[in-house]
Amino acid sequence: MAFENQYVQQRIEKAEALRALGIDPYANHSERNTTVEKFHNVNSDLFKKEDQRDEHRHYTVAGRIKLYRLMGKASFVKIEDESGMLQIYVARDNLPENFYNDVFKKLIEVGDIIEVSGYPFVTQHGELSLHADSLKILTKAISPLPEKFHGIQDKEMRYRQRYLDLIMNSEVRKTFHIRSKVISLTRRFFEDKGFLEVETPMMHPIAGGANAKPFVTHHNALGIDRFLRIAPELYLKRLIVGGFEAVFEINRNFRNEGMDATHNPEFTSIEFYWAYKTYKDLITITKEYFEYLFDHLDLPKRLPYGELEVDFDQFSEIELIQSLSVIGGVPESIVNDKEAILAFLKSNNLEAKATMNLGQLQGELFDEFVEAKLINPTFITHYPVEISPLARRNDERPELTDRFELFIAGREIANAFSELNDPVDQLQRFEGQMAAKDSGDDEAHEMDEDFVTALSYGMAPTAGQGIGIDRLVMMLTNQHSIRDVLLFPAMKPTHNQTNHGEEE
RNA sequence: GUCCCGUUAGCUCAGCUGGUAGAGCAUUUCACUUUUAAUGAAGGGGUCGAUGGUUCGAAUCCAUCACGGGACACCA
Repeated sequence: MAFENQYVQQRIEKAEALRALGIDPYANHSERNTTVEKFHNVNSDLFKKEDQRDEHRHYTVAGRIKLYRLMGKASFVKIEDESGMLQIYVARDNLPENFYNDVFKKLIEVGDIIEVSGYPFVTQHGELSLHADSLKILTKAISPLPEKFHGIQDKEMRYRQRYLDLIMNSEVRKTFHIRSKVISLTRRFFEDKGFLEVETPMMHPIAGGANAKPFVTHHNALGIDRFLRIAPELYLKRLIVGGFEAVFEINRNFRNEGMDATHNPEFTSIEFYWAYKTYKDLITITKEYFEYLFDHLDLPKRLPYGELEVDFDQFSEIELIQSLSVIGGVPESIVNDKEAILAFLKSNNLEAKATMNLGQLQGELFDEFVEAKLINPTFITHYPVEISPLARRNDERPELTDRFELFIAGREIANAFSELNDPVDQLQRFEGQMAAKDSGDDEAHEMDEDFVTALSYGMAPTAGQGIGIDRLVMMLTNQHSIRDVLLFPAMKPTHNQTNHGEEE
């Protein structure tokens, strides 16, 4: 790290000049007594008064200088704090002797964080502003901000230096406020329903609960490898065995796979498990959850998503097999006929392996012909058992499972089902996965004998659900890349960053 | 993984079929006491992502690499 850039050098010299004048360019406290938002709210009455100023009111605000307009013996600057932007009028004759010429004009600039005291007034152009009678630098910024009008356009810089993105782009701040609220509301919703928030291990001896490649780390004291968790599912079910009847966990999962607009190596989900309930109860609570989010987020029920509009008042529900013909336009006569589906896929120039079973082929039809058409929130229910290894079979139709996925704007948002709690069946399914692993499927589920042992003591009939928080926030904020809802998305190291990983 | 696009001043971007670097903002100096991306004048600032190659000459053409973006395939 070096500060050899000419602009940085100039600013360092200004910080030194401030010190030479007895001014600390990095003050250790502030006298701020109001925020910009409160200032605007409290003083909005001035617009209605004849004399649009009140010298008897006095406020101290603080923030970063975003704009700076100097006009001889007076200036306008705009400062911004987290709550908003405020214009400050700074006139030479209202400040201490020489301060305006020697300090304000020469040593304070855009990017610096300042504190200003004064009274409120409305300018000739009708902008409520602060008339400064004292001004103090709180923090000298030695790197210049990006260009004031276009801001920061370079996505790479926005992600690598998110703080600059946040400084320059209030829409980005808004997105992350919504994300924070979503997580907070999610927690409160489930707590209010009587769920217990729990924390289960992030470092697993066996990476289970999903089919995905894990990150591996090493525990020196024990001399063993540990896996960053790919899902909390198996631990949360152990807690149901233990007698907790409603648990949830909001936390990160880690998957050692590709990165793109909808995948980050670490992502946030909520998983919740509810004893003595079925997937039908989960559909009900999911609808309530969305109602709750929209009520508390102050968002309209009809939200744009790119070219689309999603109506969160229009939840619907349809069985997967039915959706193939009703929504996907696949001939109803073929949806339960393996050979006919194969022929249909081929006639649509889609790849289909003859080794695929009926359930997999139905899943293929769904992915190709239905998924993208599910714009308003849609529960797709009764997935074939072949593509639902952890879900309970339907009592009447054992080829199907008591499962649903929720789709919004053509994307999967949640996956839920009545849980498999037959320990013998679970053991057999794990053994099936081991066979798949032996024949080359490196994402097949690991055997977890301890989990089977847990089930053997009896897990009450339970329904469980996972919701991808990142994707949910994408929907709610009309963002189309997961990087835009993650404060610090995963990025490759740049050349000048030392990578302590193993050499290729 | 594959394909396409991008990388030029602190930032946002021009730079044509190769002739040796441009603008706006920012910065420096000057003027200006109600501006709204303030305005007017003058100046400084660049290993043109990296490394090779072609050429008398490369920001420009070619190759390789790095990083980023987008699309496709798999996973949430």
